[in-house]
Amino acid sequence: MPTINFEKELNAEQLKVIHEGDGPCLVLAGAGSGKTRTIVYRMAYLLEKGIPPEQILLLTFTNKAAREMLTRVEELTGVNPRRLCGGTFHSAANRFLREFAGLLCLPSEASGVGGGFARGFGILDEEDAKSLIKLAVKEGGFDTGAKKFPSPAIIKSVSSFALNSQILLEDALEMKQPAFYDLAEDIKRIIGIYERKKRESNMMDFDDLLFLLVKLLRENPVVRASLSGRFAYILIDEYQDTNPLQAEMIRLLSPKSGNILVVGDDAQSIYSFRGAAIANILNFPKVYSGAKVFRLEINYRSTPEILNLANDIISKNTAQFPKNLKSVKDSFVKPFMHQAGTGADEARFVVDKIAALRREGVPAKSIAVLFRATHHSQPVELELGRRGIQFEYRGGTRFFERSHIKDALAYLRAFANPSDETAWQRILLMHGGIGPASAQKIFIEIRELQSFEHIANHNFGFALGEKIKFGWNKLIGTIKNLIPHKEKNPSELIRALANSDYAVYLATEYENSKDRLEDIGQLAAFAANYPTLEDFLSEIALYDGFTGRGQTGDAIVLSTIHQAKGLEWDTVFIINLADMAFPNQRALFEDGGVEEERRLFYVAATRAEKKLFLTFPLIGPQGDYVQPSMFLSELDDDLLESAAKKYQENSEYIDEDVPFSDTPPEKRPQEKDWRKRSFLRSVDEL
DNA sequence: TGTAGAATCGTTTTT
DNA sequence: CGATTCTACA
Repeated sequence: MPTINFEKELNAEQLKVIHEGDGPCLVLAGAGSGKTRTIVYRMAYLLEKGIPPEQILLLTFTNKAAREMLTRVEELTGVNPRRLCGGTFHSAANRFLREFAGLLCLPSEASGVGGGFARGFGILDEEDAKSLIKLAVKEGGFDTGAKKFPSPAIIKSVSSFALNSQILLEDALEMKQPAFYDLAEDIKRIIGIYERKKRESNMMDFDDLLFLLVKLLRENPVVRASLSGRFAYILIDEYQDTNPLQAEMIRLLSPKSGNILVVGDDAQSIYSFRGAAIANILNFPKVYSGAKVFRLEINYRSTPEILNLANDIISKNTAQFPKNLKSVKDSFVKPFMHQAGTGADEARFVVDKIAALRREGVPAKSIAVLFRATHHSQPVELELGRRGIQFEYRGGTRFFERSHIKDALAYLRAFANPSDETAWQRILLMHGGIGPASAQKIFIEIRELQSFEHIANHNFGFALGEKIKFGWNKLIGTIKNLIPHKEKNPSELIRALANSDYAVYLATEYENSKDRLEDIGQLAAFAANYPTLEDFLSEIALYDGFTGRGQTGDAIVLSTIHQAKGLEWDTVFIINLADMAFPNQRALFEDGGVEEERRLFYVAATRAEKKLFLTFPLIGPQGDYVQPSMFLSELDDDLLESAAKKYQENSEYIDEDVPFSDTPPEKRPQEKDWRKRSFLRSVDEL
């Protein structure tokens, strides 16, 4: 094992955490203060001291972050990262439940399905969960048409919020959806049906992973002793974004030794919509008595100019730990603010600057464009595409959530578990002639059969109409093609599907079917790493790192601010800093909403190392005039540079950018036009 | 009654 | 684009 020179690699603040990090510890780490580095070196330190890797648990916000950290630990110590336990709360819970889910004691209901979950349970993603709730609403026979009735999406998000925040559904409704407060009883009944359906299908959703583990830890002392005895040290990253349910999970898992070290920055808490509670980090010293508090306040990332602006942004918030971030970098330039005409003008400014930076030799991958909501990137995407500049988009539909990938996975899921209702629903509906009503009838019969050979030869207890029969026979044809491959590697099953009627279906359904088929090829290649269907399916439900095509490694990054958390770039553009867009209009109605939006702005600004651009349009997408973001007007003007200021200071200065478009707002191309253009562009690309 | 196809709508952030 | 709603047809 190589010896590490901790004194040389770390500063005094960080070193203190490394040496004194036993027992409960709270590390308040400002943006860019080497938080990841500290965790990595702390783990290396523990391993050097002789702690077996199996006894260290690392919990992070994304699986990608965990992998990166474990890789760095490996580079430092030579310890195989597979021996360390690391991942998100959800993936850790998943791992533990694979061992113990059978011991759950769940109430047995009318259906007679009681007890626990079988070990090979599947995982529903958000969309699956919503469609299952949709079926539950139907089954419950609610009067959804007469008056306003909550959509499956609303039912899911409210109940999820209640569970993650550990509050009553009624309270969650009052906070999030007061219009449906009166329907609390109906919603509870729907959730009840949904719970039953999940158990009948042996499926868990994301929330179940956390909640059922917590339930098991609370109720079963043997399981709790086994799991909490397993780890001598627990380290948690991004603690400011944990929610009460996760906090409870940690409390129940925490080892007797009390060695639990959490790292976070209350100024970067941006997930309250998911139940994240700053109270977790604020109350840590109370929950874990004798907790030591450390502070990391030296910022290694940004220039003083950027940091001054960031500090000014966050100083407008009241609910926070006082902090004093110091920059150690040399002075450079002030952040630049740019006012544009339309979104297209704004995009042109951004792309002009990007092109100039590229000419100066700045690598593409050290430039990022950040925005509040996914669709805000449209104009910049268009402009980059027009100029032939490569970019990598973060935050669109995830690979595993693309509809054709989900189609393929539905077949795999049905093979892995013939009573998987959402999977069958999906498979049945993509066959012409079969609609929601017949799909349900068919599913009720075939769910009992449990074997694909039986399903393929099944005679229905009711008459199939001509059209339905046609669709069903097609489906049977596909399944028969797949049966010979089902015992093999999941990759083969996917390839077989790509060579079946499904390819014909894709071709008739989508213009870009070739590309979608290629995606399925990618999926097959990816699946080759997994020996069994079950391994493969459970892993990908929680996997976040795989985006399929378009990973060039050297491209401009377009990303939502949420997805940019923890990352850094030489140059950062924060676009669309306009009223109603950022801060997001809807966030303003929530308690503490403005402060959370401001933290989001803070996170965005602190991603930049050397150059930071803040841009906004004056003309909205409908051709209406929009105000700049309140976050811009509240800033100390001295901290910013702008074209207008440069002009004032130096009359020689010529602004090469056109701040206003010369087309009057009324004559602007209508929204529909640019939608079409964006569609054409994406077809061109393929 | 159930389905297909057309028209219309909208979009915060995510494990 | 995707999700949802409306409309015409079997």
